[in-house]
Amino acid sequence: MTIFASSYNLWNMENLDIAKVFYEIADLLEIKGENPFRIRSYRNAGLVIEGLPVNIKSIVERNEEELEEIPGIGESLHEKIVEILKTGKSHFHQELLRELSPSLLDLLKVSGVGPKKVKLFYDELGIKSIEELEKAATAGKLRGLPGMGEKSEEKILKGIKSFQATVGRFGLAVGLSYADQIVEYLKKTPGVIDAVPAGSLRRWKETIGDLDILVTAKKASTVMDRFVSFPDVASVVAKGDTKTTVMLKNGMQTDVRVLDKKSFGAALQYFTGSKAHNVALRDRANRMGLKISEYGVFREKDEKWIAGEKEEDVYKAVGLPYIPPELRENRGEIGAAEKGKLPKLIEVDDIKGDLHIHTKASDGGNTIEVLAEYAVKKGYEYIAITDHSKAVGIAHGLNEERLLKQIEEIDRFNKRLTSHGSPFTVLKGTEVDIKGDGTLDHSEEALKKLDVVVATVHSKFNMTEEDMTKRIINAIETGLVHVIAHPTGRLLTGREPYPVNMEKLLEAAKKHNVAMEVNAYPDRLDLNDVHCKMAKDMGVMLVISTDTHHYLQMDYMRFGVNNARRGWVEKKDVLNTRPLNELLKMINR
DNA sequence: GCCGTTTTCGGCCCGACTGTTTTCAGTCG
Repeated sequence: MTIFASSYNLWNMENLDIAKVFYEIADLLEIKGENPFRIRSYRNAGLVIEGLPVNIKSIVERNEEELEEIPGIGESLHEKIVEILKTGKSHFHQELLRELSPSLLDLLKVSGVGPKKVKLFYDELGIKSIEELEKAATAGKLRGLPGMGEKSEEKILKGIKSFQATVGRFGLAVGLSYADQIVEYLKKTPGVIDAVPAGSLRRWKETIGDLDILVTAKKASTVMDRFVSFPDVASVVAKGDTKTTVMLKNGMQTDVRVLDKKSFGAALQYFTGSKAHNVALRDRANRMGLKISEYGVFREKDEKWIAGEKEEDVYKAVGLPYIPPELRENRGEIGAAEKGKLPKLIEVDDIKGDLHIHTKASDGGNTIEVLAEYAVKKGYEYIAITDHSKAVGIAHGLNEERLLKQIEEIDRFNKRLTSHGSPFTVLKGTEVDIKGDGTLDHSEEALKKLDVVVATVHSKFNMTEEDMTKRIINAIETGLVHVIAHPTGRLLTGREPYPVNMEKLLEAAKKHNVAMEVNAYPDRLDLNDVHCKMAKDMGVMLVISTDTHHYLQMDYMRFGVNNARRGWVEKKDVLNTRPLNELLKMINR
């Protein structure tokens, strides 16, 4: 899970730091084979603290006894929280790390490797790191161990490969969090005129490699001096007056560049990228007798500076309208701009409601009332309650009896809203599980009582592409489904998407008037940008939903919207930009 | 380690899948 600051400030660093320590304690205890319930307590406390809508530090400052009013926090965790806030670390955590090894925690990130295997490999072969594990697996040394065979070895090697593919890049939400904090921090430096993040972050790419922050200021050295003393800086890689590079404590490289006001737009354009987009743009400039650099647009024959103060000016100089950062991937945006055919991209404010929300009834954290209240505050007209169905046991999915009860509860709630003169509506829905054969986990009778049926795959991820495609199309063809949620099942921090033929899926969706979800959860962003464009081009309607499990996660909407923007999506392509009446008309075929 | 009482200990959501076994342990949601 993830983070950010200022306007995206759902979490705050103290809560996250503490949650991380508790998660690591849980992992380490698990490797040691401790009492599973004790382990669960730590993990649960981590989740609770991470999702806490208030800064835990402010609770402690007010009255630390209040900590034990938080569900899942008792005497022992109370003390550990206070200790971490006071000293920055937990003694118990440090002890465990000394006893085992911090790098053992990395091993758990390899898919197919859990605490028992970590312990086995450590005890039997002394394996402490992913590199050592890879070596041993390649050399065939794992297969002799109890419970391990050739296939397990292959699986682990595959897991290592996919782990390595994600290493070195960070989730967008983590990047945003740091970027926002650093920007706020730099803006407080005397003489700073402006500070903005550029790079893949500004393009809302789903993962980012490093942070680029551009600053205009009266005096560069003051900015750089302050930057290197940012609390999260681990080491300074290079420090000069125009560019300074540091490594943050979490391993994220961050560059700050100080620029003249005159070239700020050109620099912003240059450092926002993508590289492919910039190459195409400069090529175009060349053909017009111009040259674009981070310092501006110049006439080739006499090197005369003609533009660069604003980003718009750079595009204008090469005869183009402004191209939004999300489109700058050289996927046809320059051609479209030239023809005046750039899409009018969807905005966060276009969203009228959220169609994928969990309550306490399954694995969410809040009641319908709390969720509705927050949705009203966000200016929404409606939300759909979509708890899991019974097949998803771990999430305490609803059987039909409980679903019918929830339907009644929502009816009563809506009546109350109406009697208070509220125009807001809670829609009755479900996130019904698509079983292995493509049948749905609720009966037709029950599903027909609902306003919105969202259907999802949660199990058997390793089917062949053909079977998985057929499975989901079967669900679509029931005629009972309105939305397919997170259609590829990927998790950006670790799970590959399951194989599915997206084109066939979209064809079926189009044929049966089923919408595809753009899941806004920063770890999912599923459909991804390319699939969004595919859906749009094929005339398949989209829904942008947050998959909220805690009411504040409704603010994830901006991640979903920006991800869709990367797929050229416009307001008209998205169902939940419609007012309620229109929405219901469109899905009740 | 937390929680809730039927107050100070016993219970704490579990089912599917995989690869290894030959009846099950480990992993994953």
